[in-house]
Amino acid sequence: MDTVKKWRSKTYTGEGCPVEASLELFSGKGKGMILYHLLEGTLRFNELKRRLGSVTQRMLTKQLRELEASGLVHRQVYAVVPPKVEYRLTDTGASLEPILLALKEWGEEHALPILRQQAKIPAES
Amino acid sequence: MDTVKKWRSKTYTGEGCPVEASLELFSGKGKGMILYHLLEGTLRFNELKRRLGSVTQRMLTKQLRELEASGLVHRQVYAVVPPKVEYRLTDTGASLEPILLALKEWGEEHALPILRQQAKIPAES
DNA sequence: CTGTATCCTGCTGGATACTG
DNA sequence: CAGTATCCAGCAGGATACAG
Repeated sequence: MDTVKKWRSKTYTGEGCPVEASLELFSGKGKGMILYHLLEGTLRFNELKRRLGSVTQRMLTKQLRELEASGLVHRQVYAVVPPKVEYRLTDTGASLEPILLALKEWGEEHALPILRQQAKIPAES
Repeated sequence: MDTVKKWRSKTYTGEGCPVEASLELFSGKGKGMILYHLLEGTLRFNELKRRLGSVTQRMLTKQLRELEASGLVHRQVYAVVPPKVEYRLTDTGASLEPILLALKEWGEEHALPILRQQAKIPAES
């Protein structure tokens, strides 16, 4: 693959667009953050919840279920009391690492300043 | 790869998360595709519309305005008849190239197959 | 600890018609 | 050609309460 100077003119219009397809899989409140934090390794439900902070329980469950259905995250349930459930990236999920790291760096350098300028997020606590 | 084994424990929770911030800027119907197609160079409104195909005029205008407000896209208006408006990436927008290309490749390899399996998109036109 | 079940609201985005 | 203006439906996602 030589840098994709000329991508296949295979008409990436509409629903078949791979860029949109990728974005669709991360779209949903907190999915990006979830995947990013799971890069660190296996995490239990509440560990994840604590790291995300602002996400509600309902949403976290929902996003995790979607990520599981997409095959990006694996859910491991232990039959113990109190309940213990661990989440980790699948191989497919782990293949997102370079993208997630790139998004983080670009976010720090560009996205956060832009959003702050647009007053969409507080000026940093 | 020791890149980010331990990221700054600077609590990327909630709204200050750079990954989420980046994703927020692309979220919105077709934004990913728009940016991707503009990598090719300057495009007029209708050229862009033709490439995207499935996006309505209203949405395209809306997304372009948002991208412009974020400083990722530049809008050049020519005072002629019939009207002529060109769109191109700003430097900040162009800095997304590696991410967009990565999203495209990951999308072809993983996202599209996943979405097809979930029957969210037709089995290829 | 790890979830479901409801209820409810706002925003996203589609369809359509009109304009400089 | 390149928009703007309306109207409207659907669903994402918050708040809250309950459960194994």
